[in-house]
Amino acid sequence: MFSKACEYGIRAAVYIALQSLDGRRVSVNEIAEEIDSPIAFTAKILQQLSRNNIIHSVKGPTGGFEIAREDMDAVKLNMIVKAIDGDKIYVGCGLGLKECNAQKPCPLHDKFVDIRTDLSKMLKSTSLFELATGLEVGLTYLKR
Amino acid sequence: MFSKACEYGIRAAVYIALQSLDGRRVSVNEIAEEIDSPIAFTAKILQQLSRNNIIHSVKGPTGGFEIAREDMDAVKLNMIVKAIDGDKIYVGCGLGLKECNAQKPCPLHDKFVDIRTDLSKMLKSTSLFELATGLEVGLTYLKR
DNA sequence: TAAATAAAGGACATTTTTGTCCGATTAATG
DNA sequence: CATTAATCGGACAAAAATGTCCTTTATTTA
Ligand code: FES
Ligand code: FES
Repeated sequence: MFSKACEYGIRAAVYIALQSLDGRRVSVNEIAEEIDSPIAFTAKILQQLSRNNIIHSVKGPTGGFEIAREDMDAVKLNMIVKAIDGDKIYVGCGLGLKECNAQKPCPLHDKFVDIRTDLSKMLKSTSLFELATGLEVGLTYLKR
Repeated sequence: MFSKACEYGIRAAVYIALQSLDGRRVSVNEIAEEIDSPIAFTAKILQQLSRNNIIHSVKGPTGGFEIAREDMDAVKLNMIVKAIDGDKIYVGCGLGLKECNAQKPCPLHDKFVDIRTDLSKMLKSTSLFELATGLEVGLTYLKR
């Protein structure tokens, strides 16, 4: 569904949001540890998110990553997915034709579009804050 | 969503079904031409489908691939997807945890499972025959 | 101002996916 | 029985995704 990079990106963003709720800035090392991801690869992904203004980074001692409280509401999953995986899951054809096109649809088009629309709506309506709170209460997990 | 191999596999299977409705057996070369896919790679995928009894192959002159009329109804997309991509789309966690587990769910679990269930239902209920008929009538396309 | 800390970024390495090539096998036909 | 047409199967090649390492840059603090 999502690339590994995107999965790490979402997990990382949720963890940063959770810690930012406590006013804590976190380092790549801590993030990678807490979401069980490869450190250097995770660093690359965080750079992408930072460049896309999804998370905020601070260099130097006491630096790290954080997300402002308002941004946790404003940042929806679709923004993270788009920043990392691009829009292929939104415009791609389920059977691999150049692009999805209702004028010349593939045999699976109608059924595929239904699913994709649901997915898209879900991603557009799910905020980082929402995901972080489940974690905070101990209902959900970022690693096992 | 699906791998390239799986996309080619579905397109190929639908094309074979369409031609089998006319009693025509088709070669790898014809299939690759008609679905716009790499020939040798497509051959590999057809072997997989053949080994999984999803399509039938005949060697030698006048040979090729075909699907019996009854099988077009019996073969659902989920069988093709499972034969090529395995069951990762059915049991995988949306955020990349080892496996999806409602006991220790990731933050996206509930919402992800909804989508995945819809996708799974759709694949389980869509037959090759159904997809081939849309093509036959000229409503849908396997290449552009 | 020097040392230490943390992200940024580029080059490189590994693994997986996608794709190619070619000889072996099977079967139809003259 | 020889030829030919087709899939089968293994080895290989290329490309993309994933992952690592190391140097540079910015910033804090002693
Ligand atoms: S054309 Fe294939 S999904 Fe729309
Ligand atoms: S645990 Fe992540 S989707 Fe179920």
